Amino acid sequence: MKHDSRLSATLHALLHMADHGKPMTSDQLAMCLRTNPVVVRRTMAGLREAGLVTSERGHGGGWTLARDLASVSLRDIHLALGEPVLLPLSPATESPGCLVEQAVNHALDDTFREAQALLFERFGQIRLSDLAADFSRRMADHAQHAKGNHDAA
Amino acid sequence: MKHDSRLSATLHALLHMADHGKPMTSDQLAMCLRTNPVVVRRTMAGLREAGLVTSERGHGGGWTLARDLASVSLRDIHLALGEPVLLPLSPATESPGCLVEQAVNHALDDTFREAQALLFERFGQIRLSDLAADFSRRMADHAQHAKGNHDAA
DNA sequence: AAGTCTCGTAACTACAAAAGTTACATGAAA
DNA sequence: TTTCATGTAACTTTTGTAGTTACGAGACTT
Repeated sequence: MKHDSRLSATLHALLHMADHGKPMTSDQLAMCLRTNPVVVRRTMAGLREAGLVTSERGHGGGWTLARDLASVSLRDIHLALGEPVLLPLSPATESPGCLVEQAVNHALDDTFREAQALLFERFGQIRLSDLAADFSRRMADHAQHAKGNHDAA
Repeated sequence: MKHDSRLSATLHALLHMADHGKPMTSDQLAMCLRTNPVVVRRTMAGLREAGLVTSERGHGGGWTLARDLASVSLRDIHLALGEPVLLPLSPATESPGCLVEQAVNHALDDTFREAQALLFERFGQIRLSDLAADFSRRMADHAQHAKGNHDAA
């Protein structure tokens, strides 16, 4: 199956928005994400409906984060995106009459339910503020290394 | 396509083969799986290369399970199928320069690695013999209920 | 009021992967 | 030699993400 980068792209966009201070236009976000402004609007539409961001038209308009970074988990975003398929390996028949197939489905369903529960739990634990903090650490490291290199040279 | 039912279909096919005693043709398997014989051959090709099944042409030919049910795990089959994508949610960029994107990728990579490890572990634990045993239980239950209904009527 | 900016959306294309289908070659058994 | 069954190539169908073009609808600026 082809890959789905909407969750990753959305997180990327939201963190940039949080850092920006004022509304970011779809064009600006599209530059950050190396994609198309229409794709940004399309993806953000779900987040707006979920109340995670607001959008304003006209001069000075764009996208603004509507909630505190600490109050939004990856689970919230996954939901707002319409719960894209996490596990594409699904049974051929949902409710088969064949007892062999029932046994197969039962084993796979159990496993996938467990994996999905794990993913949901992790998504629920990770908040945007965690990602922002990790970003800040990376920034500090980056600055440190740049300084070190500069001193050495 | 949204779903990938190859693992489920293959398990279904292998269990029928185990029960059948003699080689099963692609047509017979296609009937069981409600699909096309060419799809069966295509899917089984990987299992043959992995040594899990053998195929014979001509009269009395077909597909035969090459190994003991207890010696084959779902992990073996998943591998033989060419390791289809388990988790389609992937980062937009593999090795991004943007530190925000790095932080995002790090969080998601960790989570998906964990989920994938869980799936691999479960797949490794489940053997064809387990599914066959579950099938037998279902058969017994089924016969019991049929008998009960018959007695009641 | 005119002009410009920006979102909102429809419609279309591009691309990828699974699955279905047709056609035919290859080899084995009756 | 006929029939059966796999092996495979080639094409179509289906479904979903993503990219693109085009244009309408507000909102701010001058």
